[in-house]
Amino acid sequence: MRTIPAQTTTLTTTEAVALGVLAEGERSGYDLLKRVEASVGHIWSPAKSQLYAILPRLVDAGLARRRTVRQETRPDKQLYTLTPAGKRAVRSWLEHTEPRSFDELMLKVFFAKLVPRAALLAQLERAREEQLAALEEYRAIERNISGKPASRYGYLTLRYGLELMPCRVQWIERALKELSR
Amino acid sequence: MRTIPAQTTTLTTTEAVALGVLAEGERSGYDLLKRVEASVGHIWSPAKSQLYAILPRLVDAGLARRRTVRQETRPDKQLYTLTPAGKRAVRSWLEHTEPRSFDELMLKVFFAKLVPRAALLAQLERAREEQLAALEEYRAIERNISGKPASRYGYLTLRYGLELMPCRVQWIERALKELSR
DNA sequence: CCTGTCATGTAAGAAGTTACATGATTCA
DNA sequence: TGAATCATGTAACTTCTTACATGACAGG
Repeated sequence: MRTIPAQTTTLTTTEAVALGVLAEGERSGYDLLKRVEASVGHIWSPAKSQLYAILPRLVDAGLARRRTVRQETRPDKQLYTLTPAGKRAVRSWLEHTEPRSFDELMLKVFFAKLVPRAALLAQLERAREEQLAALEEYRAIERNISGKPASRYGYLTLRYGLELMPCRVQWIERALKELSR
Repeated sequence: MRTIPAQTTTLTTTEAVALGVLAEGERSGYDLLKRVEASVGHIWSPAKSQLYAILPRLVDAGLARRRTVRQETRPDKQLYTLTPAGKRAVRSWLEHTEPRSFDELMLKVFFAKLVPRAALLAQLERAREEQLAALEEYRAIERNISGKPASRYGYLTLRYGLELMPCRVQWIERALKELSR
């Protein structure tokens, strides 16, 4: 069983998302999941059982507080709120960990109102560089195989990369422009 | 420890990729990993330890055969080849399991030479429908929030979806056209 | 009457990551 | 002298998925 370190605050993506949603206000595990599915669900959606496993852990780590609401016809509700330490932890995740995928960057954008705008801009700029670097890499591969009787299917997947990277860069640049205003 | 069922053949993505690469010819775990990283590495790359864990499992399931090559200055080489059952297993994965993400679809494209072209076309067409459905969903969300003082950052992530889906659809349609010729 | 919503979780196991361990050879 | 390549793996741990378990109430 994982114990979240109190000071070091290395959050997993799922923990960060849970805290990010809790930053909006008090929620039960049930509501939290609904909310996640309706917002960042296409990017990140943990299994129900995992959310229920994570929430008590957040409490143990001092990142969230729990309050029980008695109910008669249903199981008691466990309502969770963010503590100041919890807020610091999400912020630190948003600002200081580099996203491991583009989807994770999207999560950071989604929860960006929790951090100074400059922090988001920095994340976006770094991501932009990464996409451009990948594009360069793909172009180098393309140059390498052009002429040779390369695999047709391999080329198709490569082409997706060659189209996806500019699409991402464009999106990032527009976001940067709008956010800088 | 997982045991791969012999007949049911439910492969994980990592197993499928390993078998897909082995279909190109005999390889050691070491070479396999290099090959994966140099080809589908941006889409899928298992940890070294995981590959080494999977390979004996494939042998146990009768999907691969192992041959040991003695070496003096280095650890002995374990060379793996695909068995007919292994080939059937990858094919079945390519044809009959629905991809859980777009990246997984890309893997199926990459290894598509192992199956009849019609199988790939079917996968691509299904994926096209899915991207269009997601696009419709995103547009509905957009209509819903337009006018309202929605979250700025939420809108940014939504917009990425609104741009990504057409990019994917375009790629799919071009691939379909080229492969139908 | 049956499906869906509300509301919580447990149990079992698979899948995956990170770090550790070894050790010769080659090339800059 | 130090890093990279070749070549295998184990150990410890975390994460995640799937299935199970319960049970009232509302709406078509």
